[in-house]
Amino acid sequence: MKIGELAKATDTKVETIRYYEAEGLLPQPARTQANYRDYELSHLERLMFIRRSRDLGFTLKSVRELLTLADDNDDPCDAVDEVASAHLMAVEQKIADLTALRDELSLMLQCSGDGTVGDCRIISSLALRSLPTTVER
Amino acid sequence: MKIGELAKATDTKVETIRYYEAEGLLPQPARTQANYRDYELSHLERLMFIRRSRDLGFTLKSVRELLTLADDNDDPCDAVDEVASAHLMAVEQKIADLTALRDELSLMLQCSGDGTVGDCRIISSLALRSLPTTVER
DNA sequence: ATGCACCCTGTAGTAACTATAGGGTCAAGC
DNA sequence: GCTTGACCCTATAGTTACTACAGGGTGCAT
Repeated sequence: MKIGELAKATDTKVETIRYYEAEGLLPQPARTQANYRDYELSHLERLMFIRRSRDLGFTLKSVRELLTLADDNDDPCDAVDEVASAHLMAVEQKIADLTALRDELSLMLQCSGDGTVGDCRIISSLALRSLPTTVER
Repeated sequence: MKIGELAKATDTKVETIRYYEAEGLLPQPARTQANYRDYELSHLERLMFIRRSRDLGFTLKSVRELLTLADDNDDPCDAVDEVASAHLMAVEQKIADLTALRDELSLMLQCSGDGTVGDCRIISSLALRSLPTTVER
């Protein structure tokens, strides 16, 4: 299997695959006479694992950990659980942060009038460290 | 006002301030005889604007736009509104994405048993492109 | 034999900082 | 008068996870 085919099969860019190889996430495949990379099924599986983990927002560092853990088939599952839980918690934190941010932004936008920048509420909101809590006047 | 004081006043690292200057976001201040940066109140205000915008998740590119718009006091506020609305929409999209992701992650974690990696559900979830929708067996 | 799609390596660019190296300045204390 | 420590300076490289060239080789079809 050539790199282009692998790329298509996993919805990954060719450059990204080479990047994963350089980073040691994907083992070096055999080469054809023309020095083309020649992938096996195992590469496909491993790349799918990587892509799925990335889609779920795991960092490459975490993916590396998960791959190492996955390779050691007899280890207890706890370590895997830990990586995944930590990530879940981080995602939940990010959602909370973004939600707070969204509320602030929409509050800021509510106040927006139809005047000029001179008395634009958005600009003045940004200039201050605290937002107007209500629309005055 | 020296750079360290400005940094403290705005809760910004010294290096970041120099970075903003290099990027043209913060105008070059006067220099003392010792070649130290010497800031005015206007710098403090501008930096606060930048930091607040960054805290709200605006990219530096957007901050640049907002600053340009804010400087042109007579322009209509519409352009500002547009930048802010676009950002709000992006934030909302990100929240939606992360929420979907969180659901998938917590589903994955629910299935986690107490076995070894060999039959770890998290690992197998990651290996497949689709998740088990229910805990079988 | 020529065009085109594909493959190769190596390097630089992206966003928004952060960190480090290697050096200068200033005020206080001995 | 000299040293110590906190601060300042510039310039460069590192971070994350790719992406985009540049410059060249390969394989197949017409």
